[in-house]
Amino acid sequence: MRQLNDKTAHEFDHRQIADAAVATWNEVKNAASKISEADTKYYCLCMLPYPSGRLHMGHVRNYTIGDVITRYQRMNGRDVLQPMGWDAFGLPAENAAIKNGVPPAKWTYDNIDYMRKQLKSLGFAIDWSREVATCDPRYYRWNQWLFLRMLEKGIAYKKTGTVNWDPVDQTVLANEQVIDGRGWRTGALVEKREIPMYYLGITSYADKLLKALDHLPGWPERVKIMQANWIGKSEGVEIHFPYDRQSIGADGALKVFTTRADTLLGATYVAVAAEHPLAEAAAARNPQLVAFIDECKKGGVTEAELATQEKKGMDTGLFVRHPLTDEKLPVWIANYVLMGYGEGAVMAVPAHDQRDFEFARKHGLPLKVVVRSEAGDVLAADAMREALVEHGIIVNSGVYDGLTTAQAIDAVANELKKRSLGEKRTVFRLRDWGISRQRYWGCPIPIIHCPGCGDVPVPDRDLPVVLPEDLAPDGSGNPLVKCEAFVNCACPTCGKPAKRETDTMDTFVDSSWYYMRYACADNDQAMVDERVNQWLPVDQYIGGIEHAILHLLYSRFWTRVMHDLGLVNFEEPFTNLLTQGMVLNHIYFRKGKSGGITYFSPDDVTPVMNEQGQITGATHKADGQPVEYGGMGTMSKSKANGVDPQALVDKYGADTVRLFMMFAVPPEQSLEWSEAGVEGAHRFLKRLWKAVVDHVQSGPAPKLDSAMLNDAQRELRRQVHATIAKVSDDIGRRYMFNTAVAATMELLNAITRSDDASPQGRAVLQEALESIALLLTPMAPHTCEALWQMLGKDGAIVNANWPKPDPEALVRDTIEIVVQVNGKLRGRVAVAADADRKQVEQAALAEPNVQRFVEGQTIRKVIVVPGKLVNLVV
RNA sequence: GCCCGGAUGGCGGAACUGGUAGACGCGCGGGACUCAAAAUCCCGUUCCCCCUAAAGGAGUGUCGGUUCGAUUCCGACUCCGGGCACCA
Repeated sequence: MRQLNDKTAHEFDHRQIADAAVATWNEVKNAASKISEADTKYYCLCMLPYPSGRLHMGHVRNYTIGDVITRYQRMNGRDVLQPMGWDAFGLPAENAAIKNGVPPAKWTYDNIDYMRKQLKSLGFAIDWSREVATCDPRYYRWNQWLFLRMLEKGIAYKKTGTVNWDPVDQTVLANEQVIDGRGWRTGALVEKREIPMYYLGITSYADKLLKALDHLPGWPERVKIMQANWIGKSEGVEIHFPYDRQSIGADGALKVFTTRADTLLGATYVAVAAEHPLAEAAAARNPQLVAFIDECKKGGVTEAELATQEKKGMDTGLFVRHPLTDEKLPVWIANYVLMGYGEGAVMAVPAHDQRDFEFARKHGLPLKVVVRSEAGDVLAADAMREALVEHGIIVNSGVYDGLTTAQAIDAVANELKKRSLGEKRTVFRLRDWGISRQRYWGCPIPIIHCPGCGDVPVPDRDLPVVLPEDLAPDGSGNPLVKCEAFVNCACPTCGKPAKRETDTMDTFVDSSWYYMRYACADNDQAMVDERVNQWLPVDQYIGGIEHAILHLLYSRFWTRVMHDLGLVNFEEPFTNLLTQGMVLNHIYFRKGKSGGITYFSPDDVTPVMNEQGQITGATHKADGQPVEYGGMGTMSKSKANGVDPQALVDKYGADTVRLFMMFAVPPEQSLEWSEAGVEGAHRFLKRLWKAVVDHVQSGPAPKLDSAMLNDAQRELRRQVHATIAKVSDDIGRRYMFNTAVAATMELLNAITRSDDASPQGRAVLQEALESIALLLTPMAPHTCEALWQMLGKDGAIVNANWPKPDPEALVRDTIEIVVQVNGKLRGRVAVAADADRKQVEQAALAEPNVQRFVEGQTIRKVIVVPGKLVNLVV
């Protein structure tokens, strides 16, 4: 054990305390993870950071939560694995390269080195021997290897997909790089473009991924609801509208999917996406349609943009036939119909679908009412102000009249099936996972394009396909395309010259299985080995709520694929999930003339407020010119609103920063960043330090004899053990670290108030101080290590056993009961802890203030909540 | 636009299963110590009424409901945050 020097023993010097603690932990190897018996393993995992440059407060929050749980579980006897790694591929490294000309690899590795140092300075018990960086070929070769397995199984496949195209930079843009429909650097109007891409068939796992949510009791309800809605299972009917041969000039049928087949007789037109084959066929004969289709291709591809854009449409002049009535229905092109969803076509029922209603009114298309609400009359189509969307009774539909919505769906589906013009189908909102990225800084997709053999998978023996690390992107396209040493290769099948695929993988691939690799990071022969089945599934996963859907769903999918390939023996990767709320800060920005956006740090602007004290804008400190206010948002490098914790760590020490973070707010809530309160956390540690110094100055405390205690000593001891019970529950079950800290603060307040120098008084105090040190070790491990030593204890506190409350110490003789009259608080009475209902009732009625309110009234009812309150209803 | 959350004193938050609203901390006010300041310690601190206290009244984003009793449950709404498939 490293001893503190004399000066430190009196003053709270966070640097010396930290140095001594770290030396002690290195001696006892506190962070090392080893497997002993299977039932004591505990895998505590935090989402790995993107190495953006410096830690921000969101990281500190995330990793402190993980470390608190890790240290708590260790003190409870578990063999804990807490690893760390780097989500090291991605767009910011390319942006930094464009800005500074530094290759993404160097920028990334420098950031990792700096951030690793920062994490170490915060005192997290991380097993660094397992560190993984996803940009390391020893890691990403296994992305490539599994991708090839998925190709073999047909889970990975190639098809076209839509991307944002910047016509000026001649490059594909990420959704984040499209602002108000324009490229962020060029300001050019972005276009949609169809290109070939590789996809992973997550939709074939949709049902399993949905059903398994019911067997994840350790996941937050809100995350499970979001995932279920995202997967979006819906039962409906696929309906075929035969082509009208006269106008289309070909046989065939237009397929649509609908959940409201009961309204089929109300369909008055059909709408197809701009990219639909029927649209293209019609455009071949009509230049106006060509122009309209081009118009539809403007703008970005996000669902939010598509859902809020102005609804536009144009008649193709083509017709299809109604499958039941053979009526001619016009085919329209509509920009709200998406090629990527379902069949890229919808049947339109303006009377019973709000979007169709608005579209029909705008373009003068007819309405047919075919449903009435159960209580109401049949509405007149001309008088309708909005669509009647709810289920009801079918009307104006011949043989289906009088049926309910549910009955009519069945009847229509049966009839369509009889005519071979459709049938019931289950569809999912979930789409297959497109993983191709036209970017440099990512994992190369292991495919070779041969003029003779086509797309040839890279043989396993040639893995990894190594990404050259010395390229620097310039903003126009992927530099890999121009890197001949990378592109040119021999076809593995025929040996003739061929070209490598230059697309790289989505970075969500990297983060879909990194947590398995920690268990076997040293294995260079296989993706995973038996150690993965020993450590996994992860017992506790901790990360931001922003990952509730994509990352967590992809990881669940990837795990199932590996399970089905026989690589792992579990199907779900994360048993318990804690979704941390975001750390928010103000966002300030300026829009450039061409549409680009520049963000400014809140430190560099002076906010302008209105009379209500709300921020409406700001001026830049350097140039005095106005800056726009963008509200509160997640701390991130790209929005320039991250706060580097380093200054606080330097000033107050890691323990103060950790303690403050845990005390400020419960983990699931979002946190609007403010430094107010850091001083308070620091003051608390100093007060605790002083209490221990004062106590040990009078020499060792005598042995505690609980039979010898007076009332005050018994009461303090009761509070000590009540605090142990509360903190254990708050950390171990509730994950309410803020109230755990508050409870130790209350205990310290009680200790400071009691001034008992008697032998048993000092014995109680010794027990109290030892307990506080143990209870605070997960949050403030450095300080508690020193306190432990000062209190004369052997060994490292981080390896000590978590305290258990003594049931005898918790016993109370009397309790306070609250008395209400008509639900309003009118008094309190003390009763014996074992008093029965009648005694409690009598004590309540005897209370003078209660009598004032009861006098002259009849008591109609008496409600007694044992141990809590009495309510007299008069 | 759609899906998921949230809103409690001057501020961060507590109240765990429908039972004392405001624990704990910050800030602020007053006092002690000091030549003085910092640090530290003590007292007070939801609002209204009131010299003060006791007692009382109001009060958990807004409006309405269920209940002996609602921050907690139900309905409608407002604002804020997260996600929307190429930010990670």
